Amino acid sequence: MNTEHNTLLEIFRRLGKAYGYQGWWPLQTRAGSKGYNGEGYRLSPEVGGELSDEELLEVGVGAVLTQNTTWKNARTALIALRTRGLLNLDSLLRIETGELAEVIRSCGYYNQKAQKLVELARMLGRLPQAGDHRVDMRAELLRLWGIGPETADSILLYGFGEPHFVVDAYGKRIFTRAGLVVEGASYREVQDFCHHMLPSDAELFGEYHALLVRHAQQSCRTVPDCSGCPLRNVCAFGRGWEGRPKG
DNA sequence: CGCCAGGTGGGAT
DNA sequence: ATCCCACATGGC
Repeated sequence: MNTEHNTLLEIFRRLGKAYGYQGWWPLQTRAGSKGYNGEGYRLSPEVGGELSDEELLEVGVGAVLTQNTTWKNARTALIALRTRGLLNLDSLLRIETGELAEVIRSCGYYNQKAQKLVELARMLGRLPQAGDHRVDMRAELLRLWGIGPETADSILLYGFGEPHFVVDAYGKRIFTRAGLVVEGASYREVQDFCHHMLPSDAELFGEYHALLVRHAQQSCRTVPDCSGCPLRNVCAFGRGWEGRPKG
């Protein structure tokens, strides 16, 4: 990593100061959790080591359900699955895909996502142990139909606790406006940049991604509201969009 | 009515 | 490689 004072760390500090601890990934099952998006949850090792197989599955299912959808809609579908006792490998592998689709209807793309959940469940079921690190888990995830780089990295980061920076539309938008990343940069380009500029720390990456989402929803929206933006002094957009660097 | 939301795969260029 | 599109509900 670049140990010099860097803007990426400065952005993390400012977002953290402005919004506070976000506490992803929210797990309904975690003791002390107030539920999805509650304040009580923290990733390991704070709350006790690796996630259980059940928790890992829940992270994976959540990551799929929230694809290009609000967490609110994904959460409704996740709760519907839990209520019906479907948040386990056996159930996901037994249920008819069409029936599964109906259960997760609220998160959109339900036909595709039902198939994606089955694919994920099959893969997890094939593993000797969920947390087996002998295999290249990222490659295994990317091999599945319906799991792309962001979903794979979300599962690796929030499920397995591995330091993979999760890049999404929000992160791209914020970093592009800040002038750190060129317009139209690929997933890999943005991720490589983050991996080079930040210490490789799963806790940091997890909280950073959550803060980016929060900031993008609150201030750095499609049409940005820069009033009171905590990044004003480090953002090219905030200093005047015309002055931003270009690729 | 329109646009957006914590993407991805498939097909065409 | 890169662009374009379908996939779909819920909120504003």
